Amino acid sequence: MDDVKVEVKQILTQYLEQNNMRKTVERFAVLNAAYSFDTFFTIEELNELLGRNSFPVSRATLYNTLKLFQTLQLVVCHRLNDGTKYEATYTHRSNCHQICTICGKVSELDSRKIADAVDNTRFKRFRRESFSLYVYGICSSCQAKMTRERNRKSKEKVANKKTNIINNRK
Amino acid sequence: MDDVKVEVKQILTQYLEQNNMRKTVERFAVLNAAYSFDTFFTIEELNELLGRNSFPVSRATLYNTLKLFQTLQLVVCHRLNDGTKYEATYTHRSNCHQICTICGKVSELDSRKIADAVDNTRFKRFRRESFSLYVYGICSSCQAKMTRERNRKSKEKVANKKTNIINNRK
DNA sequence: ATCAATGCAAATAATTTGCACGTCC
DNA sequence: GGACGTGCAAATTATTTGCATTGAT
Repeated sequence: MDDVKVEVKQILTQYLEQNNMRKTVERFAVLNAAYSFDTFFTIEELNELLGRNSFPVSRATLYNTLKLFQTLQLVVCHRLNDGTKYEATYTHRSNCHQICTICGKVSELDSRKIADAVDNTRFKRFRRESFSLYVYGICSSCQAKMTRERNRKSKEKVANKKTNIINNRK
Repeated sequence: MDDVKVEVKQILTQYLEQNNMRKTVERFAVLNAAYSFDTFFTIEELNELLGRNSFPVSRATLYNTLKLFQTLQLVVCHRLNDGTKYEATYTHRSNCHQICTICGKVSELDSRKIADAVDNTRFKRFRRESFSLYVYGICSSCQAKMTRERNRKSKEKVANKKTNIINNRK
């Protein structure tokens, strides 16, 4: 289970050594925390997790460290409509997600077909490096909620009509 | 050329009438301004354009109006790493863009193959409604700049070496 | 005349920056 | 011991909100 954590730790260590940067406890704590989520996480959630594990880190360090991880491609940043989310990338190499526009729920998509299509796309004076696909829609549980809500409202309408008939009789 | 502007104006008019909303000068001024850009624009740029055309609008109204246009699908919002950008969508129905990570330059991509791939993708308990693809990389002019910079630096190195040789002789 | 929509300014949220201090090499 | 990285707090930026005023219907 911690295989991935060990690997990314090695990647970070190697990078820091090669660039004469310091192997601080904070950097490894943040990396470990980031790789404890199995989907998108916010700065807030990351901060909270670090605090819970009794390793609080300043906000500035969080931002600095996440920026470092982004250049190392250990983390990506998604600026969604309901806020900025981060994601550990070393495991899931898919850059394709479905996102519910109601509740914000995110799921990873099988990206092979998309990746092929991107490979077959012509770029205009451009050297491509990565891509990100977001499919927006409504997840099944939000759909169910909406249906229930609609039913409730139409029942209310029927009830109101009946009341009106009764009232009119008076 | 103004065909599109006329069409979107009609769409807005119709929507406002059907929903008993007011046809304010501001709303049409913002719509017209938004459709004067032929690519992404920022709130700042939109505000500036409106000001130049002697129709200044408050920031709150700008945000409100753009939100309205988004629900009307007349405008989309892209939250990129270098800030929030908006885009008039009635003309270009492509949701695929290439984005230079150095200068931020954006170009539209031919989206047919991508759209097909999305159509052939399985979604997990999800009703899809739209999608957005961002291909990140480096545009040719930024590549050229980097090459020039690299050349400059290596020439400097050679020059330094020569100087060192001369200095060592002293 | 009414009430939705605007403008303004203040509030909030998100991120960056400058500087003093601590700690990794 | 020295410089890099961190923490803290202030600064900056982006967006939202509340309220008084204006203007479309």
